[in-house]
Amino acid sequence: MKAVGPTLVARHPIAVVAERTGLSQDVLRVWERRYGAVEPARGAGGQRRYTDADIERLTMLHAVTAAGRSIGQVATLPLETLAALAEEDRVARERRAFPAAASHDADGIITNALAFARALDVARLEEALRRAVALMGVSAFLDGVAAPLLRRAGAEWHAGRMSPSQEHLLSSVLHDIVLATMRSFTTDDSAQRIVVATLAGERHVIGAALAAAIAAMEGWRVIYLGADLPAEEVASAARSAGARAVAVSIVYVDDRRRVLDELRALRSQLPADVSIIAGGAGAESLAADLARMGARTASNLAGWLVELRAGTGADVT
Amino acid sequence: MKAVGPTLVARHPIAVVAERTGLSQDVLRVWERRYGAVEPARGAGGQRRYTDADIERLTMLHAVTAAGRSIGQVATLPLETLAALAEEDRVARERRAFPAAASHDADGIITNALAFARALDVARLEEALRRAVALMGVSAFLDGVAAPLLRRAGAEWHAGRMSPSQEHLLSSVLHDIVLATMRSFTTDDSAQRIVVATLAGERHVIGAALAAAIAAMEGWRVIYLGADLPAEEVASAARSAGARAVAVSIVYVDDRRRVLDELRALRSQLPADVSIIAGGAGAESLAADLARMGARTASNLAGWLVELRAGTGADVT
DNA sequence: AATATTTTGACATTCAATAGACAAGTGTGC
DNA sequence: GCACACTTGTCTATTGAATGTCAAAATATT
Repeated sequence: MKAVGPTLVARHPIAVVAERTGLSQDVLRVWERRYGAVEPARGAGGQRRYTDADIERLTMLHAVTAAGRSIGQVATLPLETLAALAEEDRVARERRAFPAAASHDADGIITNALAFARALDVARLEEALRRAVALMGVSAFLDGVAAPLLRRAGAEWHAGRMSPSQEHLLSSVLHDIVLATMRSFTTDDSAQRIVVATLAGERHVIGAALAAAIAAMEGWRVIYLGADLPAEEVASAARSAGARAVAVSIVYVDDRRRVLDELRALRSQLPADVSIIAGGAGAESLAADLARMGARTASNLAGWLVELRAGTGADVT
Repeated sequence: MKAVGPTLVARHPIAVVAERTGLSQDVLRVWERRYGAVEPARGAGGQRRYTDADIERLTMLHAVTAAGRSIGQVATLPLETLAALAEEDRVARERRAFPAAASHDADGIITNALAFARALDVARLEEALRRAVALMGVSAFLDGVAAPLLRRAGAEWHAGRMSPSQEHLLSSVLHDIVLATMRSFTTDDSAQRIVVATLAGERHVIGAALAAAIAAMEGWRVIYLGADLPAEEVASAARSAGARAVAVSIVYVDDRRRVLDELRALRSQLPADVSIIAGGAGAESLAADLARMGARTASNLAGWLVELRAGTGADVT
């Protein structure tokens, strides 16, 4: 197996640190001299000896300064703050990169999809949705079409303007498309793994599929198990896959205690370093209990994204 | 069990070790004398006799010193620590070669694609680009990645920082992906048709592929013929397909007259209500002549989009 | 005899540290 | 709007340490 991990006493010379951080040796020295960004130990002849923590810190500093912040402002900030800033800048950059999401007509697509579903026209429904994915890109589709479409369909069904069969058809087609999209993201074996499923008693699978697609898009290797699985099954899959996290979607909570028992069973059968992330409408109502047992919750797709990125710590490779 | 195997008592003279490790004999001796890196046994006359373990150790030392660590610091570390360091440095170097490995913004994707192309790593190049298409959507990809990427590659090649083979690899992979994307847009038979090709003498096909993909995205039914076709061929294809328009990409104009002759031939063999749209760098330089013969020009992808929409008259479906 | 290897010391080169200078950029006060 | 100071990355010169290479003489191996 792996060694003990980052040897705490590992002492890296400046050349290695420059290579790893992408900062020039001059910058490393001047950041230390002028701003006290790090304080490496010294070797016998006075050479700097950096620790792994120093490297991590410097990498963060590189990230936030590259994003436009001045080194003088951030040099002495604690590591967590730096990580938060880096994340903030990253999403800002991403937002700037895709301002086009609005240019496509998400509302029109949703309206059309509902109409096709009402007509039980599978072929056209499927084609319209596939086309939308290709046109808009996955993230915009999931965010701007899939999620609202499901909400709309639910509302329509609730109001009696849509039959169960029409609503099921829509979910099932959407599910297939989302999963197919997810599978099209091939990731190499070194990627971190995540298991996505719903626990016993929960048959609404579509939320899990959306979550799986987003995780795949974020570079995770997703093991998608589908719906209605006992906690033991999920835990065993996670263990044998070497997963870093398990995501469960909770939509409908009929019996609060039963659901919580399932979750507790899952927690107890997973290694401590595997995190549990719960999402879906039902998860919100259980948020307090979930937090108490050390599970994280995501109340929507954006929150899910945040949890995904946060959960990996700094050691994403 | 086994008889000889890798003789545990293997005794290699210094010349062999120098050959196998890539270290000079002087270095072998001085590492031993000054840093105690290894302590080979001695033969009757005092010559060093290295074991296989010594060789392995020296190879590791060679690796980590090459990565920037000083021999004095690592010489006496245990073998497993050395292996861990070597591995760390290796992944760090890998990382550095492809800085934006999981990046979601267009710039990062472009940088990465260029790096993959330089490394002639087809698999990763293809995966990165496919992922980008799925992530961003077709139009954002064509506009924000494909076109700038081609420009960058051309510039790099021009500056001698990229070999023809690397540039060709990139074009060819990009071409495949763009075409596959185009084909994934199914259109019904009632859609208007457009023929896309390059004329005889023009072998740069990638511009035509981009144009074809955009047309498909716009709802056209595209008949994509590829590169280097005589005007008669293109015209006959357009006639038999009932195309409303013919798009030709012109990149390189070696003989101005020949190119214009081809275009004139195409014009004369097409029905009057079929428009010709020319795009690409070469088309710009011929813009005046093209206008004179009634062909329209598009100087970039945005312009091409405008022409596509304008050209159909009012009956766009 | 020809070729290898060892030991030792000297030497050259590379690497890293320090301090300071400098240019380009960035804001800031008037 | 403009001069001014400040910020920041880079560059230089110098020093000392670390490291690789070389030469010479002696000994061993083939």
